[in-house]
Amino acid sequence: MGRGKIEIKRIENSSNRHVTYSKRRNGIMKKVKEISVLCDAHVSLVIFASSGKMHEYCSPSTTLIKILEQYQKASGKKLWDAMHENLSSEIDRIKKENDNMQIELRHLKGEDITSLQYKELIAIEEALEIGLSNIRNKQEQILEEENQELMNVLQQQELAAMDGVVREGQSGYHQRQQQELAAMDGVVREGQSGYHQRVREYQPHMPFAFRVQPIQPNLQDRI
Amino acid sequence: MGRGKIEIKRIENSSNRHVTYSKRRNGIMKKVKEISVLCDAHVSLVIFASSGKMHEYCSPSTTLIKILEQYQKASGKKLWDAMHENLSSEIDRIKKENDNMQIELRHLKGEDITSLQYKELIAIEEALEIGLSNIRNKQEQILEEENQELMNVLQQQELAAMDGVVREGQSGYHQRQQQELAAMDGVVREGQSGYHQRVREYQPHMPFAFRVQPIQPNLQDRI
DNA sequence: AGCTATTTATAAAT
DNA sequence: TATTTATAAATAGCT
Repeated sequence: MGRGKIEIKRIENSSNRHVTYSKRRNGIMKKVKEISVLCDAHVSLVIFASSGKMHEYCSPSTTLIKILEQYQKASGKKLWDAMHENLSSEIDRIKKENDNMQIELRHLKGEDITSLQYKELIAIEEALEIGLSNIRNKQEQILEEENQELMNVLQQQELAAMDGVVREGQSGYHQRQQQELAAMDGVVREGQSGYHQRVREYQPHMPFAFRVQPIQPNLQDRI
Repeated sequence: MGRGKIEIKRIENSSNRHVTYSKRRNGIMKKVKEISVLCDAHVSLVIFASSGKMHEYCSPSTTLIKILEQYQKASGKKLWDAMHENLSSEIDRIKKENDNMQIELRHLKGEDITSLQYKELIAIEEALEIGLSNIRNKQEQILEEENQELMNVLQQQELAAMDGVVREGQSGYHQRQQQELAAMDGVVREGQSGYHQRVREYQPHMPFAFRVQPIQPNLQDRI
């Protein structure tokens, strides 16, 4: 493409060679940028003139380093050496582990399950049931502990009142309150399953003391 | 240079993009070879299609490694260190992701939950309930499909029998079986809760068709 | 994967 | 060295 056709062999005339180098290098750079944009390609071009002067291009979405990492994976050639190989294989191993966990997580959350077999679904269901059971037991335990603490606090206040530090009227109030709480605790303990749901539903109707206690100011946030 | 001028921006039509990629990649490869020969240039070109497929060119007089060594000298950038850092940081990133998933997985399975707050437990419980619901819906869907298939098969056999292809006795057997299945299916549809538990217990004794109905599967756990 | 009307790149001239 | 121009080459849109 020019005034005349040229043979593809080294241009002996040095001046011509350099001019052609400049022009063609620019042409290639342009083409390489274009293919990056047009086709989502990742390109790395490094080009040295015979003079030693370097020009490079790298797609905006990536870096030479990334290209080289991809290169190694794609070609299987090790540009760096053994130590690097170690790192690469560790990455692969961990990535695989990651992928497997990702899948398991999704399955437990009921996602990406369209292709699962019935057997697999049963297994997941069992895992979920165990998980749910453990979680609910723990919830129950926490609520019980908090309740116990509340009782202790009230008991202490009661003792203090009996020592005459607190007025008679207030002492009576506390006693009533404590009895009420103890009764409710018993009721709750009777239930076996569905406990939490009920607790959460009943809350709005419960006496104030059951939801809040002086020592645990953040209890109401939990429920 | 073509039947029409094109704008240099991503080609949205996937087929066109791939064709253009091939054509232009070939063009660039050719140009790169030519400049190497014409002008004694040392060129390295690595190009990845968006699909991940790689193509490369390296001037015959050199190697990618040599080009990269020259690159380091010319640019002052340390590729080896950068690559190493890159890999290390990627390992760290993935490992962290791994750890988080590990924890989440354990929590969903109800393990390692002693230190969880009540709020967190509630969140996990909800995730598990959603997962369980999704899983059971899928189970149900599968069973229904299997049931439908069975019915179809039986119906076909029945038709074949009516055509006189099958002996009289066998035809009668199939008819009875089909009626039985249809009846049972109706019975089961009446039920409301406790579906899964019952189904799995009964399974060994029941005809296949009895295992399937489209009802609220997770009701018993919620109550 | 080929064809060709056009656009684009560039060799030679300026 | 940069610009212009005639021509070769690349390629976009079609089959």
